Amino acid sequence: MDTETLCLCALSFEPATGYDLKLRFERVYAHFYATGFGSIYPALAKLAREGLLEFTATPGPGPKPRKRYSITDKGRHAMRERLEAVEPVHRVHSDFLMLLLMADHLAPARVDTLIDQRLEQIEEQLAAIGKARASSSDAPPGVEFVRDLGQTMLHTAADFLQTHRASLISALAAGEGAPSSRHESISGETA
Amino acid sequence: MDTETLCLCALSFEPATGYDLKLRFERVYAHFYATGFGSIYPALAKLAREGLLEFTATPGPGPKPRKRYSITDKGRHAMRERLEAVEPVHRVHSDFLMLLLMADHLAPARVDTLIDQRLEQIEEQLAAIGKARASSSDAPPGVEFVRDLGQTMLHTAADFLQTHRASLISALAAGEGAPSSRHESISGETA
DNA sequence: ACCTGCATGTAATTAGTTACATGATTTT
DNA sequence: AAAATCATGTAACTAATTACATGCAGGT
Repeated sequence: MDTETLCLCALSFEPATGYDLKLRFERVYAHFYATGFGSIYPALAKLAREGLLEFTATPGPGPKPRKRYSITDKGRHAMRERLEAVEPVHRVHSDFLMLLLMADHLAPARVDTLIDQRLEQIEEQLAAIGKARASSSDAPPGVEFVRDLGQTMLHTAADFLQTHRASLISALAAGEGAPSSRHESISGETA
Repeated sequence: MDTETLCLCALSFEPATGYDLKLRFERVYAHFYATGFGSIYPALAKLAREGLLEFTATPGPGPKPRKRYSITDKGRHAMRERLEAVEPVHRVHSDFLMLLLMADHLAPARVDTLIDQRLEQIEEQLAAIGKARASSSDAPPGVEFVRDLGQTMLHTAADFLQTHRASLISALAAGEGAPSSRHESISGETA
């Protein structure tokens, strides 16, 4: 799904500035989508040019005016048309898991840190979902469904990591310097 | 993580052709990574030029020779160096979940199909993990960890979808034509 | 005084995806 | 006889990421 359609979707809930949208993406939708300023601003400008969005400009901080975008009827229609054509791809792109897959080649201490960091991210995303639920208690069924699914998935991941991390680390320690190509630090303290 | 590092990682397990690698990516690693021919072939060629990979060419089908790549010692070293610098980003990029989020604006029948399709994909990925486990029963701890985590996550997702799909569909049906901007087909049979 | 949050946008870089071109062997 | 699998590679296109440029208000 391109950033344009994403912006239409996000704005179909309520009006927002480009900045707001980015926060929403990284806070509320973070567990299944990510997008940055560099994609959002051009998308909003183009959608406004085409009449799918309208905005009210107020003097903002900095030299450029602050623009609050809202979706138009034309925009809502276009959004539905676009959504009809979207294929439901779902892909996970995880350097975290790739690193764990290669855990043999990493220092066990790093593996430990990696898991800690991931657990922190999961906690943040769970907190964001909790906050979102609290602030809009009667959300549309789709939104509630995705929130609940996200919460379940994040919980499961955290559980798994906490339950199995110890056995991973000890298996790694047991295998040190053993068969095939186990981890040997680049600075070579294996001797 | 760029395609080059990814190829080094995959080849650290066993030698393969570019074609093999693509299959491995879309079958074994599909639940957390994806990559196509257009990225793999140039990456392999560059890595071979730099001496991180070596290959044996045999006459293959088609005009170009078949090349079986294996990682060199230099390549293993480079891989570890690169892995040390990799940040453990983990992001889900899901048009599927975005579509469910917007379920209000979709025909309930489509939502149903969407869930069916996703369940099928999950089954395929679970089957791939099962197969991979069967073929290499004594895999390194990292590989087993990631396989188990993947299996757990996929199972949880499938469970959730099966358990909650009915209530989503009925909530959607109940809301038809009701408050705010619920789904109205583009061809407008709402009248 | 300095840092964080709010707020917008452009330009350059980087990387991924898709389409194209070729063709033998095996399965349906 | 057609389709799928095996197998490699290039070129064009599309899109995301990152860096840059600007600057006020409020908190520490």
